[in-house]
Amino acid sequence: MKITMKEVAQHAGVGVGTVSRVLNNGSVKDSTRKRVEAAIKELNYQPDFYARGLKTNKTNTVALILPSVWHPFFSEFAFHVENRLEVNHYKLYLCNSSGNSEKEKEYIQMVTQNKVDGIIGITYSDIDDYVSSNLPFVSIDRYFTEDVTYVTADNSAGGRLAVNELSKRGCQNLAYIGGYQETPNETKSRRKYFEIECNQQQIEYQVLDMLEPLLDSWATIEAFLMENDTIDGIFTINDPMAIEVCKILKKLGKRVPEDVQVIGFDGQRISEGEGYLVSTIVQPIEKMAHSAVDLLIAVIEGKEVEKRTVLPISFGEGGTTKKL
Amino acid sequence: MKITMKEVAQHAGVGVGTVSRVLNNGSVKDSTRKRVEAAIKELNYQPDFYARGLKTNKTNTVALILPSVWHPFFSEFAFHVENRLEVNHYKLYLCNSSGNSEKEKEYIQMVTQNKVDGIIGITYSDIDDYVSSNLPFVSIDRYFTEDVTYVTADNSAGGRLAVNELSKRGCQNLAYIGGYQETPNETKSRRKYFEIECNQQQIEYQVLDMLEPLLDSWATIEAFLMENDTIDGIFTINDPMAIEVCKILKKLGKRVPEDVQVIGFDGQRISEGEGYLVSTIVQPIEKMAHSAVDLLIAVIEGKEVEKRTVLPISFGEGGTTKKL
DNA sequence: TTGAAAGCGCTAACAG
DNA sequence: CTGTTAGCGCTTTCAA
Repeated sequence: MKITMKEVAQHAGVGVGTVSRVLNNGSVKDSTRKRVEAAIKELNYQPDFYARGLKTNKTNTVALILPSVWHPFFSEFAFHVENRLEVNHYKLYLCNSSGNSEKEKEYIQMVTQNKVDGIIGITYSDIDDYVSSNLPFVSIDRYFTEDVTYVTADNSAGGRLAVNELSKRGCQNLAYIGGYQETPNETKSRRKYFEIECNQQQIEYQVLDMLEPLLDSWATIEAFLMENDTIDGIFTINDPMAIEVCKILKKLGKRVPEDVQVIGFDGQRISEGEGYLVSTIVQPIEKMAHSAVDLLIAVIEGKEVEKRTVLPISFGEGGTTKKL
Repeated sequence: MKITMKEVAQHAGVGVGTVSRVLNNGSVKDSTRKRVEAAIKELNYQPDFYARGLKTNKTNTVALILPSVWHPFFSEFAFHVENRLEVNHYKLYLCNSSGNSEKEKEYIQMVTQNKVDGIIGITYSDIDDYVSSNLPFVSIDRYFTEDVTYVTADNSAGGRLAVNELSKRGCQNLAYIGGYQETPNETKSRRKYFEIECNQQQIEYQVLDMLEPLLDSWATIEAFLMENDTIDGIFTINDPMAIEVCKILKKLGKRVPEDVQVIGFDGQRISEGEGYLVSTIVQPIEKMAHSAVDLLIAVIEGKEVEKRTVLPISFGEGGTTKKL
C-alpha cells in the first residue's frame, strides 16, 4: 500500500498543506513539525516525486550523455557522477548516445520540457545548435561555440608532461599516436602541446594521427612503427591506444619499456585501487565528475558559474616506462 | 513553452480524451486519428511522463544496480542494457550501490512505490530479505534464496574450458587465482569446475582463492607464484586479475605466454571492436544484457518467465596463451 | 501559523 | 467513436 500525504496529515491531525511545508522547510510551529515528522516516520511515508515533478517541473534528475560506456574513462566518470549526484539527492538517467545525435537531441529536449533538470555530456558530435547557453548543461572535454560551461583535464599540460617524462627517461626519438574526430574538443591539445614541447626541447618526433572511426588501426600503426624504427618513446591519445601499441611493439620484437617506452592518457587502472594498466597521464576523473555535478547544480539553481574549469593532470607509472 | 494535451486537442478540434486514445492506441476513427497526429506533429507535442506516471503508476523506468562501474564488465553491461531498454522505450536509472546495501534497499523500495517499474541488479550483498519473488527483478550472476529470475553466463563451462584450452596448449601444471565473497554467486563455479575438470583429466593444479576485499593481493600472488615455481598455466577469476598476474609474472622474470600461459574471465576488450586484453573466457555480455532486459519487461508485463537463464561462453585469444 | 482549495497534465470511466 | 469529467499526490496561493 502506498502512503500519501493525506494519510500523514490525518495521522498528525493537520492539513496536507502543513505536511508539505514540513517537507519543504516552510515555516511551521515547532510542536506541529515534531508531530508531523513523527507521523511521517511512523507511516514510513515517502513523497511521490512524480506528483511533485508534475506540480513543480523540478525532477531532481540529471541525464548523463556518454558516447559509449565501453571506454573505461567513461564508466569511471559515470560512477563518480552518480555518487556526487546521490549526495545532492539527484537521480541519474544514463544515456548512451553511441554517437547518435538524434538520441542526444532527445535528451536535450527533455531538459527543455522539464523532464530532467540538467545534462552532463561527453559528446563529440555536432549538436551545437541545440545547446544554448541558458540551459543547464555541462560539457566534458568539449567546448561548444556558444559559451557553454565545460570541465576538462589540463590536456595541454598532459601533452607537455608526456614529452618530459619520456625525455627524462632517455628517449630521443618520440612519436605521437592517436585518433581524432572533426569536432573541436580539448583532447586535441594532447597532440598539439606534445608537438610544442618537442619543438621547444628540440626533440625529434613523428606523428600518426588517424581520423576516427578507426578502420584498421592495427595495420596502420604497425606500418608506421616499422617505417620509423628508431622511435624509442611513444605518447598515445589514450590508454587503450597505448595498450594496442604495446601489443604491436611486442609483435615487432621490441621490448617495452627496455627498447621503447610508452605513455598513454587517462589513468586507467587495472581495477579499483590497483595500479595503472600502462604508464599514463592521469586525468583526475573523480574531481572532474564532482566539478561537473557541482557546476550543473549551481546552474540549475540559477547561479552564475565559471565557464571553463581546467583540472591538473599528473604522471602515473604503469610499467611501460623505465624506472627512474 | 510547454505544449499540453489540451492545446493539441484544441488544435485538432477534439477532446483531450481522444488525444489520449490516439497516444495509447485506443479505438479512434481513422480520420480523427490522422487529424490528431497532425496536430501533435505540428505543435511538436510530447507527453509529460510525470503526469502520466502520477496517474498510472507506470514510469517506464528501470533501475540498474551495479556494485561499481569500475569493472569494465559492468560498464559494458550497462551500455547494452541501456540500448535494449531504449528500444523498448524505457529509461535507465543508474545506481552504484558500491556494496552499500542501504542504497540498494532504497532503490528496491522505489519499485514498491511505483517509482521504477523494475530492477536489474548485479549485487553480491545481502539484500535477500528485500527481494521478494513477485517484484520485477532480474539478477545477474547471483541466485537468491527466493526464486528470483536470474541471468548468468555458463561459468561452469567456463572453468572447464579454461582447463582444456590451457592443457591443449601444453600446460601441465595449472593454477587458479581468484578472489571471492561470502555471498553465494555463480562466479564461484569458475573455480569449482576448473577443479573438477583438472581432476577428471588428472592434471596437477594449485589454488589461490582470496577473500575480498583484497588487501595486498600483489604480494600474496607473488608469494604464491614463487612458491609454486613450476606452474605453467593460470586461470583467473576475471580479466583484471589476469592482467595483474601477468605483471607479477613479468616481474618474476617469466615470459607470457612462452613460460606461463594465462587465461582470464570476462572477455574484456582493449576498446570497442578491438581485440581482447588478455586471453579470456568470453561472457556474452550483450546477450546477457538483452536477456535481462527482455525478462524484466516480461515480468513487468505480468508474464511468467524462466527463472534461470544460462548463456554460453567461448574462448577468446588475447596474446597471453600460445597460438595453436 | 495553518487549513482549504485550486490546479499541474494525464488517463479512464462514463455518458452520449 | 468521442467529449466530459473525476481524480492521481503534490505544492502553493488565499483566507482565516
